[in-house]
Amino acid sequence: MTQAPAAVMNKSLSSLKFSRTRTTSKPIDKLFTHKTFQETRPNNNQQPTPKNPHPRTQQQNLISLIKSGTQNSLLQIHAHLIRTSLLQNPTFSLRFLSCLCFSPFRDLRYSRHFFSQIDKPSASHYSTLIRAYSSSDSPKDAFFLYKEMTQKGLKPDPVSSSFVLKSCMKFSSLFCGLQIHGRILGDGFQSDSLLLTTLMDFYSSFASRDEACKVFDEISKKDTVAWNVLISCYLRNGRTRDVLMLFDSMKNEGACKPDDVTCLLVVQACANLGALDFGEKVYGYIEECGYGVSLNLRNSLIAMYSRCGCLEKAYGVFKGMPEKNAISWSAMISGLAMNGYGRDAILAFEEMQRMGIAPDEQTFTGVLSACSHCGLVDEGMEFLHQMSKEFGIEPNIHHYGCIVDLLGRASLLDQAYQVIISMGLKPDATIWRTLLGACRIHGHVTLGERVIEHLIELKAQEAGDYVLLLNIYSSDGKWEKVTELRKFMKEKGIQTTPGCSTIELKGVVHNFIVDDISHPRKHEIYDKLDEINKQLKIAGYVAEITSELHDLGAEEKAHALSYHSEKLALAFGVLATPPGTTIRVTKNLRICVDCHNFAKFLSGVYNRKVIVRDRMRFHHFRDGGCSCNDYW
DNA sequence: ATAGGGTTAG
Repeated sequence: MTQAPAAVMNKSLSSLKFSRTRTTSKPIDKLFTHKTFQETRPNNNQQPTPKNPHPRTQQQNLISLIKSGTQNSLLQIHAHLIRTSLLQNPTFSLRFLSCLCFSPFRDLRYSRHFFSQIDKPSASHYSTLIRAYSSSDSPKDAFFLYKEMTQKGLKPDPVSSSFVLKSCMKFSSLFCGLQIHGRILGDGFQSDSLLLTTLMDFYSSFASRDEACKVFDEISKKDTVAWNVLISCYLRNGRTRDVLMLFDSMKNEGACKPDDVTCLLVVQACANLGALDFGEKVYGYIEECGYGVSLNLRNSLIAMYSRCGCLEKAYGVFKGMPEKNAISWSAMISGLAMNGYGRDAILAFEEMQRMGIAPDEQTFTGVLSACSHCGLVDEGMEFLHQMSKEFGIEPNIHHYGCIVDLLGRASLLDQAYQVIISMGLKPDATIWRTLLGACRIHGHVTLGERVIEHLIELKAQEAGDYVLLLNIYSSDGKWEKVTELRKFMKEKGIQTTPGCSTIELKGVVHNFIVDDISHPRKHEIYDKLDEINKQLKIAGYVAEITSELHDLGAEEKAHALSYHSEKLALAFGVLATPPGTTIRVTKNLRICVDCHNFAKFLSGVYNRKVIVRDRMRFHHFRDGGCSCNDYW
């Protein structure tokens, strides 16, 4: 937007003279007869002027003038409308209003000012202004206008209702949206499928999945977009598995053919689940339908493969793209980072710059996480400075989170604490938790306790945080503290999440918890695990007993560790898959050091690629080694 | 007399 007309309008409107316009001094009434009028025309004497334009022609000319209106000519027209009382003509005022609201130089304050001069604004006037406000930075005003018009007894059209709903999502007021839902029913729009689709999206953005589903059921003609909104609702609200089911039912029941957006959502669901097989199936469908040209879709495929630990395939998609944007590069960089290829991630970042693609916030999140996963402290700090100095991107909480992780892993705990204190942003629970994780790694009791205090202050302490503190105490041998904390947790009823490992075989997901005896092949699995343990010990594996949180003797500790869910899943993998195939295990929490070592030895002794995806990232094991700096 | 609507990537 250039010069805001509002600035002009703040002066008394009546003081506005046509002569204010620099470029023309012709009387406005004459100018209106020129269809091709442009205020910048230096001299329009050559233009033939009709002698006595018919009033009707004059009005038509005025309309086309408004249509092609520029900032200055609109000011003139406004003054003209006031003088001739045309402003109270519903047609003209509406034309003029929508021109003010949607022209490239729109100014909402000016529009509002103009609106206030209309004696009896119609529903259309309101709709126009509502629409303008809904995409502005004061969406709340859209809602107020909506209320105002309904109070005046004007009936909003379905389109404005839909815009107001969007506004409510913007300023996140469930309450306001509910009122609109009521109005929609009262206005008899309950069968407008586009409006209902917006309503679904509204409920979905407030995590009201049930309500969204109810609205979906009420849509008589459900088209693909309605399905997509439903799927996006399930995805947003964490019902990821159901997304896959919905995709299948769309495809099989044939009611609605999944389009590129559907595929995009489902690919994201697969990425969240780590459901590689399903993801590949969707990829096949994408190719079959020719959606593969979509940039969005390919970008999400890169992320999906990365998050399933298939870096080669992620790279394959990336390489095959004729056009790559910042998102493609960021996805690839993050993919490399989360799979332990930090150096390559940085190389990719450099290559991206050579290609002239400007990095953005999320690119730097990927780059910094690459540094933290590979322990590149100096590089990471350098990138942090570079991003604001050279790229003008101010670090956000995620960037600082990576830095805290980076310093914390490198045992620079006090420095990490200082970063949080002095970063100039309000620390969130996640960043404290990151530091707590670092305290756990380095057994830093006093700082760990301080961090818990911060979390409690934020009222954000979770069971996992206390478990980390338990870890910190036990690794330091502070058993009386461990007992005390356990008692405290019991009193407060703090439930810890049980560790769970899953392995997917032929599309079936097998779950394991510690000491699990629920699997139908439990005997074979335990036998196999004992055999593996023997073999690994020969190769030099020693149980890392600091991973055990109970005050036990060394031998008992080793025993307590030996049936962790990861190990059961790995043993089942060795048992149930042909030699040489890759074993993929997903763990809901962080893998412990001992299981990490176990997987590493297993990859060498049994000649298997092992990929463990835990809450933090991927651990790739191969030939008795790990692609990343070992545990961290 | 008249503009105008819903889903989507790192």
